[in-house]
Amino acid sequence: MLLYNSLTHTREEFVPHEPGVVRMYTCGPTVYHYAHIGNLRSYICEDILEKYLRYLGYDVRRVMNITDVGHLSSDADTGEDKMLKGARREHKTVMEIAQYYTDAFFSDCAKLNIRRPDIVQPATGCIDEYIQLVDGLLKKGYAYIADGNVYFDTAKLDEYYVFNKHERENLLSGVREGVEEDFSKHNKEDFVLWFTKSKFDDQELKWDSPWGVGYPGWHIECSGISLKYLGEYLDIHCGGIDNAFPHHTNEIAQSEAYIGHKWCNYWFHVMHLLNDTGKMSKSKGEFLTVSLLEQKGYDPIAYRFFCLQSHYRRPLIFSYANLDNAAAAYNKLVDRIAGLDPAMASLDPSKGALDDEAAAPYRKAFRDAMDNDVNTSLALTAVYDLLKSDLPDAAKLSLIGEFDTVLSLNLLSAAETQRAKKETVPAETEADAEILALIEARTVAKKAKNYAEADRIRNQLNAMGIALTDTPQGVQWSRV
RNA sequence: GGCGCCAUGGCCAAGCGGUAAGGCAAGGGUCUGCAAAACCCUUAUUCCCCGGUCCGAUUCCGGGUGGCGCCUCCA
Repeated sequence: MLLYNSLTHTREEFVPHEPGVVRMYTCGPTVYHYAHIGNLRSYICEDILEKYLRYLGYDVRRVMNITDVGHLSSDADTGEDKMLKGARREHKTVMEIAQYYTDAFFSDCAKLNIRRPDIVQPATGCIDEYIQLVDGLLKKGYAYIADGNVYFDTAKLDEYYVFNKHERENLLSGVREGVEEDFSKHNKEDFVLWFTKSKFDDQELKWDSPWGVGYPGWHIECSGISLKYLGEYLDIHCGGIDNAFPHHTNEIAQSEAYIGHKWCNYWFHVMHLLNDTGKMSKSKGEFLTVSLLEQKGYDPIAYRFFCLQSHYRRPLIFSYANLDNAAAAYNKLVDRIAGLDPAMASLDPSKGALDDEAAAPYRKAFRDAMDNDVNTSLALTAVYDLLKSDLPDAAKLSLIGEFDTVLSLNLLSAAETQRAKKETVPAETEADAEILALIEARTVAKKAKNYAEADRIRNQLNAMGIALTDTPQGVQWSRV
């Protein structure tokens, strides 16, 4: 398959280091608050990539870190630790906050059908690994100690700016508010590997190290965790595009300096979700969470569908109008699937329901779309084309089920629910007897062309939570 | 200031040199007392602008314009 690689700025044929195995690393969340749906867009796109690789038969080993320490809101010994800030806000300990928001994160992921990575590692669990890394970098001459902190020496690298062609003199310090320059650094682009000196005396989490009591810099955790679980050869590293610089750039610098060779071949960066203020963030505009969408009556999967309609390398503009559009499209799609012959729905696809030869063109369309740099928009079109085809319903259902192992839109189960809703004949109860009597009364009124009365009864039933549908076979009713 | 990404109908969006997919919405129709649902039909001579290459460019090149991102919190 072709994958766009941020390192080369081109689409390349994906070839893992070890045939049949994909080692994949994802920068996980900083668990100081809820994730917003922009954060989750990245994880949805990465989830699709992972599942498609599995669909192709790869043994995917995916690792994600959980940042529960040392993520300062700015560099250079200024700013605050986000975790500590969150803890103070909620009068809890840092570890309580971390646990709470880690759980919340995976709960949101579950609602969006994002598979939990094989290994999820909180950053605080690998301090020894970071120390070993920093120690190795010092011994190899890639790091230095200044004013109590250990820094990575970017001047030792042949190439530091691997993603973009930055020139040192053109980079501005302190572009962002609240960021002050750290004059202990030898070079402007050097970064901290280990802190022992911090302006915050109330730093809660500290560990002993050869350089004094302190805590790790914010880039070292991803290198440490990735190297620990996935070894020296990584195939795909994922993350939001904003992480390319400096986070991923620094990861590459420290990892490759430490292991002494090329580390990761493919860098998969997801573009941002935008709203009317630009990039979605926790501090600007409405703080959109999965729970908020649910409160507003949206199925989280409709949001997943919304993301899949677009391409991961395109900025996506969020608005409620656009989400409504996606939700309507998703519901219509599910209804169409629910309309397929229900007698065939229960057929086991493995028992000859699928004619492989007839299915081949549709399967090819789906794969071609996904092979083309994970073009989910086209993959969705492949589903629509399949639905329009003259394949037997059983084959359609079987293929949709197959595609949905990647798309994860609950296509089959949601359709089944829809179908069940329409077909369930409620058991007779006293309440039902009353309803049936009203329906009968309306039918009588209709026959007498007394439409005012018929509509009055329909409204009455609506108020009771009963929806009526006139069909050529008679009146159907269901609970709303 | 530097670097990078992007620009297609009302909205989302495909398109990777051969003459504009698909979805949503909208309009019309069939059906219906009216609804709802379903089905059928319609909706970009044109792809931000200006040059260039080519028999031919939405697709390649150059230059603009606009949007977004990064330049030590961010997915």
